[in-house]
Amino acid sequence: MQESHARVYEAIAAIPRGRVASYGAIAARAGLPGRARLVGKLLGETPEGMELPWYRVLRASGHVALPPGSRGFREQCRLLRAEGIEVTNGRVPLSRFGLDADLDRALWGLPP
DNA sequence: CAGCTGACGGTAG
DNA sequence: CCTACCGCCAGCT
Repeated sequence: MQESHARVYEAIAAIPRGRVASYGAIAARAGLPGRARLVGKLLGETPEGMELPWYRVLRASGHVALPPGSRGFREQCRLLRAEGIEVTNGRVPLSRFGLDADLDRALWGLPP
């Protein structure tokens, strides 16, 4: 387990219930700007049982990243809806469920 | 050491 | 909305 990987997991674990964040935002929060792909890779290797809100991580567009129709895709939509997040056609309206600048700052102490 | 490979992101058409 | 490209770079082969 690499230090950078651990920070990615921490960033994901910090996403509040009922909200979502993009791969890029997680990477940035983990001190790895521009490494969104690394975040995706890690989640791909994440064991089923691991306690981590992996399903709260979406593409910057609000779309679920997994292949539409795949098992993981359906599971992610289910988990998101289970905590009140609206998912239509594999997409979540970030305008309402995404972490905005204010919440982002309050949660992670980022500069204004 | 030289490629390959992404649960990505942004732009252009 | 969709496809096509290109930039990205740690981690694997």
